[in-house]
Amino acid sequence: MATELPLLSTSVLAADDLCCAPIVREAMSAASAAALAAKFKAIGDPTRLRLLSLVAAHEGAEACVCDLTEPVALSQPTVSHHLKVLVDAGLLTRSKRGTWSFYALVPGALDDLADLLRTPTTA
Amino acid sequence: MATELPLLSTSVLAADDLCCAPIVREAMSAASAAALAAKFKAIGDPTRLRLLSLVAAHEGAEACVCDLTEPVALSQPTVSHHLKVLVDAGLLTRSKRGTWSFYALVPGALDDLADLLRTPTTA
DNA sequence: GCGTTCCATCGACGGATGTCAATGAATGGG
DNA sequence: CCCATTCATTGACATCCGTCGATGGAACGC
Repeated sequence: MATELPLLSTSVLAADDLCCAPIVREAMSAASAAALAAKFKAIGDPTRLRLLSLVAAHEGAEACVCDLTEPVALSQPTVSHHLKVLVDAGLLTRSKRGTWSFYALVPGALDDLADLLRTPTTA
Repeated sequence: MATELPLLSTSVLAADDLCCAPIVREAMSAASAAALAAKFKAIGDPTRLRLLSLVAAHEGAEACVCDLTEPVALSQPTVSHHLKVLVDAGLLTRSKRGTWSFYALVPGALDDLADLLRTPTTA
């Protein structure tokens, strides 16, 4: 066990380990826990949570690095780093257009996470 | 700004900062981002995610430390440490009965987090 | 071509974090 | 009264992580 998972690939959520295993239903396997925790860890940082929010709330539901640096009051390399983490976690997409890199939410990614958090039999 | 928040109190979710601010709706404030990120960071660890799941799936929806040490294959102090993190994050409750400490899910805590993750206008 | 803007990567540094062994407090049984 | 069980806390250690400055590449305008 403890097999290597494609933690950072976007196909993780499509894998059977994560698609249908609400946390509260039954004990998670170590593998699925690692995959899920990687995503929660990505949004477990104030800056990244804010970046996610800024991107989503931005006009056109996308934003470039230069739009985000000033709101979070951090250096450009730091913002780029956080955005990369979010992309690697499968929560953001990056598309280069000209000199700019535009980041946008991966449709459904956050909703998938939300579904896993929800308790089935609303206690 | 950067005012001190009661990050670890259970009343955080009842505060106006967190009760009605889906991440994707508008840009989060630094304060609410910090409060929310603290909770996600708590479940951003494979072991803690697993503990959460084990507690929830356990009979009676509660479990003591001795029930959890063996499944996660970690030392008792480490398990106690992780459980404390989850309690401090407002996700678990601890109730001592005799020699044992029983941990249980805080009702609605995970659902509240799920609601904040969900995108309002399901893109 | 040249300078400018935008951005990713690198290297480094300090602080946070996960883990353990050891210790001690509290409870309950013999 | 003493011992076993359960658990939290402490101290220590290695590693991870967030942040920055510096660097370099890529695209655009003049």
